[in-house]
Amino acid sequence: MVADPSHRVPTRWTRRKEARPAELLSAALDIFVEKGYAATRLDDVARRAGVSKGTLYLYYDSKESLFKAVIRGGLVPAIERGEQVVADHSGPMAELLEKIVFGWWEAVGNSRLGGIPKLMFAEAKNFPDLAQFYYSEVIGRSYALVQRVLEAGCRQGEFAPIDAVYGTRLVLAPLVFLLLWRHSFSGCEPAPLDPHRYLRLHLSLALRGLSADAVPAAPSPTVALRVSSRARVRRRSAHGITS
Amino acid sequence: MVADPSHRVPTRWTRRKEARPAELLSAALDIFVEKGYAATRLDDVARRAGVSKGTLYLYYDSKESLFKAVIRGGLVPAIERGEQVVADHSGPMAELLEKIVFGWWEAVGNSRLGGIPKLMFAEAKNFPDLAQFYYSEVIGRSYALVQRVLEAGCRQGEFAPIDAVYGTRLVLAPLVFLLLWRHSFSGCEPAPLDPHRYLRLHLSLALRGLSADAVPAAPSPTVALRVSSRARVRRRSAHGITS
DNA sequence: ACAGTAACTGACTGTCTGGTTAGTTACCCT
DNA sequence: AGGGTAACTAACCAGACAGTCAGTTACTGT
Repeated sequence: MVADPSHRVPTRWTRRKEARPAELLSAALDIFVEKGYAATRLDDVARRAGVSKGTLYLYYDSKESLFKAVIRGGLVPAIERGEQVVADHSGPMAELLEKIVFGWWEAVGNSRLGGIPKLMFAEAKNFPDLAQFYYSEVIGRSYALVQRVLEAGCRQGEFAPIDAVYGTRLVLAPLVFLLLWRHSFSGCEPAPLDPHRYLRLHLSLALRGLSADAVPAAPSPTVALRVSSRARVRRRSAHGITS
Repeated sequence: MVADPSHRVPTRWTRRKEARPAELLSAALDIFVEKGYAATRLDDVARRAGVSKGTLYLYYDSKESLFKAVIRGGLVPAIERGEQVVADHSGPMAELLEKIVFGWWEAVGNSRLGGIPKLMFAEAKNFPDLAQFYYSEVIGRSYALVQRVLEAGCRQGEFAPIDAVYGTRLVLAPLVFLLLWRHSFSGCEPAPLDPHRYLRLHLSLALRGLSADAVPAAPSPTVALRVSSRARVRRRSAHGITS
């Protein structure tokens, strides 16, 4: 009920050697994100892709190789685009940092891929091979990317001297947290977290913390907000996902 | 081989109605933290406690009720102690914040309990009842606790005016992240993360971001470090952690 | 000393799922 | 048009695990 053999109705199934891998990856991403790695049943993945489990095994050796293919086809390219952004940038590092954060949000955080990090944190200890793979393919590269930005900022006097390794983790921790939150407890809280507001406040606090020179007292959002009401943000903002 | 029936060797087992619940909880905490909720086998919990699975069911109705008992007996009391610390405090809010962070680290982060949050993030979506329970018993109370501190700081002019709800999340995100990291990828990275160093940097950056008045340029570690090994950590005034 | 009882055991059930494979069927090629 | 083959299916293992319960055994009270 997903596959579309383009008007080839009367037959029981259709040969589609080319299209299957991508369809399987897409289905796998959905189910992995929804259920987690261990709890994902390959039967469900196959069914969502409109094939039988046997077919899945025609294209991927095992659950693990299927999962790795999902990472390679989804997160890794996103990181490569991020690396390109850093390479192409000229101007203040604070600006680059904003570009990275919001770009990440559009490409990863707010997409289906955003569920992967939670999954990895959840299962890393039970599947050390996957953890190692993910660490070298995704985490390591992401950290290196941001770390270079911080170091450049320090070097050219824009940021105060700081431990770049730990600083990188502290800059990224709230991003990771946002992802984890949205894929775990977001349904439990009465007023949903507004990601843009959260990210803006994080950037303004962090840049104030990092900056070399003293800055105006109040943490100033980078963009003018229409709402200043402090606690209990009531504004429901019925926008679900896309901004 | 764990239970110690105190010199009652010759017999196959001993009645110990009083001691069992606590022993089971302790064993359950170990296994839950090690494997996660879904992957925990009650047989393993029972074996670690030195009893059979049937005995476990004598004391706890189900896997879920066992887990809830672990939370109630471990995290909830820790939060209550935190609430006491806040109630008893007098002095600057920055100081109270430090007290909370490092106290949390000793009581939760660096103890066996530190594995629970990762587990909850991991399984929240698959076990909505547990998530709701955890949200109201643990997360909600923790947030409220820190939020009150931020609000007090703002009210008395120590902190710049800020959205306390989002600020609370941003202050706590790196703590949660630290916990998740240590229970997931910590084994993957070559140089292990030093928690104290990490927490100190977080506090100094965050307090600089929050403070009402401009502060000296470099983020200053609260305590003198013996090593500045990494990139040029600028360190100035070494004022003590607690007053 | 011994009967009553409550703590405890361990084998059993039903269900679930990763992975396998024998068999079926759509498509291609001549 | 019909044989060959590769894509696909479906039924099938084997192992695992939450929860149950009939039976066993340590302790207690008299």
